[in-house]
Amino acid sequence: MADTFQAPRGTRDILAPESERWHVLVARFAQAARQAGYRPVIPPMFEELAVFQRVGESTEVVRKEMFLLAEREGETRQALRPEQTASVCRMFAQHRPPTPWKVFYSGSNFRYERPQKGRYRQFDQVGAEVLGTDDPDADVEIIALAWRFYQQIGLRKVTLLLNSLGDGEGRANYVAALRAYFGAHLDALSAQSRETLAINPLRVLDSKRPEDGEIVAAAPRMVDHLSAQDGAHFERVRAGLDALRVPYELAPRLVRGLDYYTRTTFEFASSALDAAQNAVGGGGRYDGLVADLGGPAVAGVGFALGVDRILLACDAEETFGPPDSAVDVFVVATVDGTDALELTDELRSAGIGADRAFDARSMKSQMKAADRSGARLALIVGSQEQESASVALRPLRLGGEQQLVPRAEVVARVRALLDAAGA
RNA sequence: GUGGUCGUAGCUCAGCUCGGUUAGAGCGCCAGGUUGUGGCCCUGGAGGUCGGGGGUUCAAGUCCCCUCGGUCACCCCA
Repeated sequence: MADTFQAPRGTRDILAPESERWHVLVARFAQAARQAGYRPVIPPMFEELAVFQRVGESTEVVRKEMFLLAEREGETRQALRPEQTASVCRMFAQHRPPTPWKVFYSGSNFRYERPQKGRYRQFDQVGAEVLGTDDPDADVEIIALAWRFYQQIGLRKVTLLLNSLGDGEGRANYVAALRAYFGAHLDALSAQSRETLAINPLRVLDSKRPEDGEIVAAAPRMVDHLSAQDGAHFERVRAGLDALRVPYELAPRLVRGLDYYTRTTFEFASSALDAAQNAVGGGGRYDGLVADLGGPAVAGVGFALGVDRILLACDAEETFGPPDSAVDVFVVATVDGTDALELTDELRSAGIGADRAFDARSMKSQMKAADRSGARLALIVGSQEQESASVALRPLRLGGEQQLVPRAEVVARVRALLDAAGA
C-alpha cells in the first residue's frame, strides 16, 4: 500500500454537512455587516513579518506562534497572518481611504501552536473594524453588531465581558501600579507569572494558575486609574450598550492577548463550552496601531469572531443546524443516460435543483439514489417513456400519483408541482 | 513548549487484563430477492498489513520502546 496522507497537524477537512453550515454562517455575517454599512475587504494571507510584530512583541502569537515562510534572498521575512486586524490597519495606512472606514472580512488565520479542541493551527474568523474615529458610538456599534449576530444564529449562552484598558498616561500609571503591586508580592506569584510580569504586567491578570488566583483578584483595577477622558469614553460606551439593551458584565481583569488594545476591550464567552475554548470572539479599540504601521494617527475599533468555536457553541446549544441540502428533482434514466444528461441540464437552467445517478445503474438502484438525495420528485425515463417521448413524474416526498407527461412539458409541470408543494 | 489519555473496517465500537485457529458486530456502501420503480424486510458481497516503525517471543491487535495523529489540562487564544 502506498503511503497515506492526512490533513496536517492542527488542520482539518470540513465536509458536508459541516461545510454547509459554515458557508451559511459566513454569509449571514456578511449580510449583517453589509446591512450596517460595512464593506468587505480581502487582505492577503501573508504579510511582512514586521506587520504582525506590531501586534505586540511580548505576545505569544508573535514570539512563538508565527508561521514563517521560507526566506528568499533579497526579500524581507514573511509570515502567514495570525489575525487580520494588523492587515486591515496596514491596508488603511497604504491606501488612506476616506473615514470612517467600515470594513468586514472572513477567512483563515494561522498560528503555530499545539492543537486542541476548538484550537487549530488554521482557524477561521469573521470580523469587522471601524477606522478613523474614536467616537464611543463606534465601539457600541461594533459590539452590538457582534452581539446581534450571535443572537441571530441562535446562541443564547454568550456573555459579553467588558473592560477599558485606558490609554496614555492613565494606562502608564496603571501599569506602574500593577508592577509595584505584583513586585511587592513576588514570592506569592507563580514562576510563569513572574516571567510575564517582566514582559507585560497587564498579562499577569490573565493567569489561570490557581496559585495566582488570590493575588490577581486583589490587584489594582484599571477602571480606577482611567484618565478623566477615558473614563468618560467608557461611560459613554456603557450607556450606549444599555440603550441598546445589550447586556454585559464588567470584567476589570480582562486583558487580551494582543498588545495593541487601548480603552474599550471586550470578549464574548460561551457558557455552553469548556473554559479552554469558551472565547468565541473578542475585540476592542486599537488607537495607536495604524500609526505604528506607518499610517496617520487614526483610531480604530473592531472585533474578530472564531468560526470554529461559534459552530462548537452552536452544537452545544443545539442551534444553527446544517441547511437543507436536498435537490428538488432526481432524474432516473435507464436507457442510455443521455436523457439524464439533457433533463438535468434543462432543469438546472430553469433554476430547479436537479441531480442524477451515474454508471448506468439499475432502475432500483437509481430510485434508491433518488430517495437518498432527498429530492421531492423523481423523473423516470425508461424505454417506454422514451418511445412515447414522455417522462414519468413520480412524487417521492410529495403527495399525489405518478403521472406521465410529454417530454416537452416536463419543466413546466415540475415547476407547477414544486410550487404547489412549496406553498 | 509541559503533563495526562486514546488510536481495531467509511462511521460507532467489541476483542487487549491472563500473547495462540481464516480479527468481529451494528450502521453505511454494492448486488440480488422484485427481468421498469425508492423508503420496510430477507440474503449475499466488497471493505481492515488492528495509526506507523522497531523489539521481546516458537507465536503480537494483545507485552516493551520510539514515532505520528486525536483529545484533555496547563500555557495561550478565536
